[in-house]
Amino acid sequence: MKISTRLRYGTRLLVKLGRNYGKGPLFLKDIARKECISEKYLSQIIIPLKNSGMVNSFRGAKGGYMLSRPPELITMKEIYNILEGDFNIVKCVGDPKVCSRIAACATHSLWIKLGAHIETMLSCVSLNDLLDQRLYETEKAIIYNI
Amino acid sequence: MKISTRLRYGTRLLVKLGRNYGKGPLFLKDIARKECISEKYLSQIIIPLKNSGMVNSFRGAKGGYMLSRPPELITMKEIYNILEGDFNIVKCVGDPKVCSRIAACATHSLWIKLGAHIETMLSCVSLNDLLDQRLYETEKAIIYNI
DNA sequence: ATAATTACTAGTATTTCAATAGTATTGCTA
DNA sequence: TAGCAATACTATTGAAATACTAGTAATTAT
Repeated sequence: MKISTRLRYGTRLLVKLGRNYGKGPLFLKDIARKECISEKYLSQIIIPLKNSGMVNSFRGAKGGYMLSRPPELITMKEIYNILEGDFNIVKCVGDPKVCSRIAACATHSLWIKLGAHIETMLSCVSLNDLLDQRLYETEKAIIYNI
Repeated sequence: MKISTRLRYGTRLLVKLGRNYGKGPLFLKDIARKECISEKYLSQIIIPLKNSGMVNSFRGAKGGYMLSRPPELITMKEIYNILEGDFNIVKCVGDPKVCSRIAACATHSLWIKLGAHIETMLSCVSLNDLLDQRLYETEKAIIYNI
């Protein structure tokens, strides 16, 4: 289980926008240069972020991108949903047709639970938690039933 | 984030062995047929399980495979470690050399924590929990600090 | 001996991911 | 209004990982 560069790059991009929140839009070119990420690649990654409404864009000269709302109102779960999709870590969870053995499958519910687990964890982390880099020091407690 | 067929098939294989624990070895051929998985592919997957000591093998006619210890002493974390590797969901966690920006990276600690999270969850699930398919009904509570 | 099983090595096919390339569109500014 | 600088869109390529197949060797009960 690895997370994609798409999500990693996208998150770093949003951190940049988050740190500039309230100060106007940033050029993708500048973000790409500072983060050492291909601008072309970033320009693909930001499209779904824009389409979801999380990011506003301005075209033309003096254009750029900015968050549409404060970073404390953006969760990692949302970002994950936009860039990685749902939390079905196996295909048969989202689409029962791919497997005819689900009812008899002893492992099926485990994968459902693990996906839900990841989802819960990420929904407790906001973009703001990343900005101030105090994630290590926070003491949010989460209780799960597995 | 998806889990590999390797882990999925391997887990189903171990469930079969777990249900037969104490009753002698099973042939891979039979498991493959009942689970509708390529025997050749399964024979590759079982090698690391055997090498780790989790599974005992018997060669020749009337050979087969069996668990080396009761299924309640085998955790999903262990199985994951054998079939998927460690819980570094990004490369830079396991190998800091791949990225020179770790100190400045706002997202790095998030990925570390998410990996640790998955690890904790899976270490609370035993193979036995899968066998009796009562996973949904269990009420184990886990407390995390994120 | 023979048949049935695991053990090992190599190779291929498919899919996914990451990145590149090029063009079109938009809008500020001089 | 010309020109430049930015985003928007579409297509394609390259590389790597994953999933699977093939064939042969070694082992052991009967």
